[in-house]
Amino acid sequence: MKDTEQSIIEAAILIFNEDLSAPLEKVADQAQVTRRTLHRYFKDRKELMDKCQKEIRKACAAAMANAYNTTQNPKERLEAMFYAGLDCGSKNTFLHKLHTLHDHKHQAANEECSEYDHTFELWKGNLQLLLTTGIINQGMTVDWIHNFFQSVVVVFINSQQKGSLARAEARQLAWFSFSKGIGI
Amino acid sequence: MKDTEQSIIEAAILIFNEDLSAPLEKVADQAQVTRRTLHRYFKDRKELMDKCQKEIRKACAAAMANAYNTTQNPKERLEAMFYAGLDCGSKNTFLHKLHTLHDHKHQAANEECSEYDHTFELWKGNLQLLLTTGIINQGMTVDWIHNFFQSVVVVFINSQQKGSLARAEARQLAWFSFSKGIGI
DNA sequence: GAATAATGTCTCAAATATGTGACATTATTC
DNA sequence: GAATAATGTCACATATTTGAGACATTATTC
Repeated sequence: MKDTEQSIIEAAILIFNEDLSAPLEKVADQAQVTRRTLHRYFKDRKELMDKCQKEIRKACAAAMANAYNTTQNPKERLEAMFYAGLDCGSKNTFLHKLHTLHDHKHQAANEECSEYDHTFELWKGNLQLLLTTGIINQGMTVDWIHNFFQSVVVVFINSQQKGSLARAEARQLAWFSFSKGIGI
Repeated sequence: MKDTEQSIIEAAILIFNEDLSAPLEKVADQAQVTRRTLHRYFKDRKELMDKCQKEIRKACAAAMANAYNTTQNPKERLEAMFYAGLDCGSKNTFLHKLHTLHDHKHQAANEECSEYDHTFELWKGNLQLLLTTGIINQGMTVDWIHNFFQSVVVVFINSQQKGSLARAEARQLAWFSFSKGIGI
């Protein structure tokens, strides 16, 4: 039995990632349910949005933690976590987008923001380690690398949507562009 | 005397780039005019959107052509055009976004699409040359590089919006990430 | 297969977004 | 500073989006 609530959330992440103010009907269509059903699961737009964020954090944090634990070596960790991030796809990029919006003021005080920071804590921590030990090019900053990472995920997603590149090939290309792009 | 029409277009590009279905009031606010004034210049949402696309094509195509003509050397051209693209900022990324939307079917027959292709004709042509002569890593494709380019522009824009990185520094970082990322 | 749960259909009221007319106010030009 | 152009304010009609009730239809469970 498929979980309707979950499939609506997945649909919403996909739609909102492209069009933040998209009408809920688009989300319902994407999830192949009626708008009425959507409203049975989510009181209103805000609640749906919140659930999306929670889902993303859960999925990304779990994938990252899992990748983190596959090895002790910081360089290998980087690669494992990179691929984990790729596999999270638009789940990954959506939250990031919300937190880089023009009018968004990022502040650790805000609970949303601190949870966002926490989601990528392990990832950023490992980056910091690679930076201070000089394995990653010195001119880089953690912020730049993190944004760059998110961008490469977008490139990957686009290539998959267009279907012009096989998944495995695209993953390799993505890792190449990312790792070389940060000076490894 | 400032050109109201132009400043509304600039505002719209900024807003729509972040939120495609944003209410026109947001655009008006960003342009520091009332919604009423916006409607005096643009019949409706569609007309505004069309003008945005026209403006982008004009600006990007001009910047690209200009950079193209600074040198004959393909590698130097790549760098010049890259920086030109950076300087076009969100003008650059907005059109690209429209043409990579989930439901967008890209087709040369469509006038919009062919004009889009044309905007980056010189850029893509030069890329192709670098690929066939083996200067750029063989595994790459023109599409991947173009998407990657657009992504790096986004990273650059984000860094500038946050103000955490000086413009000149960010430009250097961007070129490093891009050039290394495509295997130069 | 009866009972229960989930979803769809149709309807409607409220909220929000859109586009325009009428006129006041402010800039600009000569 | 009078004439003109541009913009703002307010009001309004229309269109779209949103959220929920009532009930029919379809799945699921026991």
